[in-house]
Amino acid sequence: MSKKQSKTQRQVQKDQTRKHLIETAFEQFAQKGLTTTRTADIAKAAKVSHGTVFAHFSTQEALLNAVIEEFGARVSLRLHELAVRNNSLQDVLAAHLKGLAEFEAFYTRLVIEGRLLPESARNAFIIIQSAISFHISQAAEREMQAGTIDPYPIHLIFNTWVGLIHYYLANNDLFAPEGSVLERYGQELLDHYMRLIASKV
Amino acid sequence: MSKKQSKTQRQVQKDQTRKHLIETAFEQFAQKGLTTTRTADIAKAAKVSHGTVFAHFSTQEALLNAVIEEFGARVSLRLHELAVRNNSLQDVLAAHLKGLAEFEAFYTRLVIEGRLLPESARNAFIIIQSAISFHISQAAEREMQAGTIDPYPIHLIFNTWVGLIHYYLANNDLFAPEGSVLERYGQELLDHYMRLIASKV
DNA sequence: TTACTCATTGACTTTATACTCATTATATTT
DNA sequence: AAATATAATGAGTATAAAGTCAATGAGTAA
Repeated sequence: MSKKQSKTQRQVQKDQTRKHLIETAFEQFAQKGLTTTRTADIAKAAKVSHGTVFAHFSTQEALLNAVIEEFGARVSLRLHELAVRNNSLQDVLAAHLKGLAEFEAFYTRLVIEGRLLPESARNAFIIIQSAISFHISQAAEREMQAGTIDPYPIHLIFNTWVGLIHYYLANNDLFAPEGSVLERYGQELLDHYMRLIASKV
Repeated sequence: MSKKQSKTQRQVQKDQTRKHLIETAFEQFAQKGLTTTRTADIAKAAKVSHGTVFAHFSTQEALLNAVIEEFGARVSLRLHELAVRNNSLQDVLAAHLKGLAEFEAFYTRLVIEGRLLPESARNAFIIIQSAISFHISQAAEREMQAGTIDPYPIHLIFNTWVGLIHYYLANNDLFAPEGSVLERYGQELLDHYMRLIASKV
């Protein structure tokens, strides 16, 4: 019944290869795109045979799902670290930007290609968004209660903000042809948005 | 030297087929997606042979470009009709929504897949955006001068608005699983946005 | 030490789809 | 009316990329 029994060298090796494939795929996806990266590219970059990819993931889609879930776990953890306390909305949004900036390349690919991914992958992305939404909504409600920002429907508060950020990310080739959109425009977008929703009283 | 010489039956026929292909492709793209619609699908829907597609367009990409340009011409014309006069920003944005609504399915595909298209197609899309931007920016500047909306950098005025609209379009499966996002949310988004930028004085 | 298990390999198979081209039928020209 | 040009056809070709599987060899258990 027990699974205890310390891992054999083989199990360790297999787990390692799997992790290595996810990590390599993550980098390749960020670099070349989620739908355009070929399984053979990933195998090559990971320095394993093409067949090994399919020994670990039954299909390309399964690999993509594993990578997105891994990403979701990382980004959620990071956002939680950055935004647990009862911070101001401005602080939470700043944390949002900071958290995304750490994974900007991959996140941008998700924004650009999200709607073209298999449903399972898209669902994983939506769940990540929900986690983000939760933090932002909470902070926004506190401030509306306090009167420091005007009362708006929460979903519009969130969607306007995310729409703005995604628009810049999705057009990163125009806004920041080389380098990071969030580094270049993050602060400006945050200031602008805070000014928009600031209390008019 | 002259090209005058009234068109022969053959030329008429060829022009017709070409137009018919563009029209059919436009519908198919709107329905099935720009990158996922196959040339064979278009041929079938247009009730011509697969070969005919390539008799009129040297490559798939050339057909896509022709369709986007046709779309650009139509939407620009329509926006011009709707927004030429010195209207308020609210009127211009309403015209923007109305113009887009008439082509919502295709426009949404452009938003969703824009970054995955060949450069020439993406450029055509960017040019359309510029035409839109022009109208909106003009109206916004007038109102900022008049003091009816607060002074913001023009590009942020435009990008926040378009980001919001694109966010709803890009997630139309969540916001309006069946039917039109713009019909369902257009007015709400417009009101929300106008309230955000309204003069705080 | 020997028999067995299994992670890895890479050549091969399969599938999808853009694109070609010899042929056909019809319009145009002489 | 005969000769020619060309729009349309659709079976065929080329290519790319996912996925398969028998062979290999190193780790594990007896």
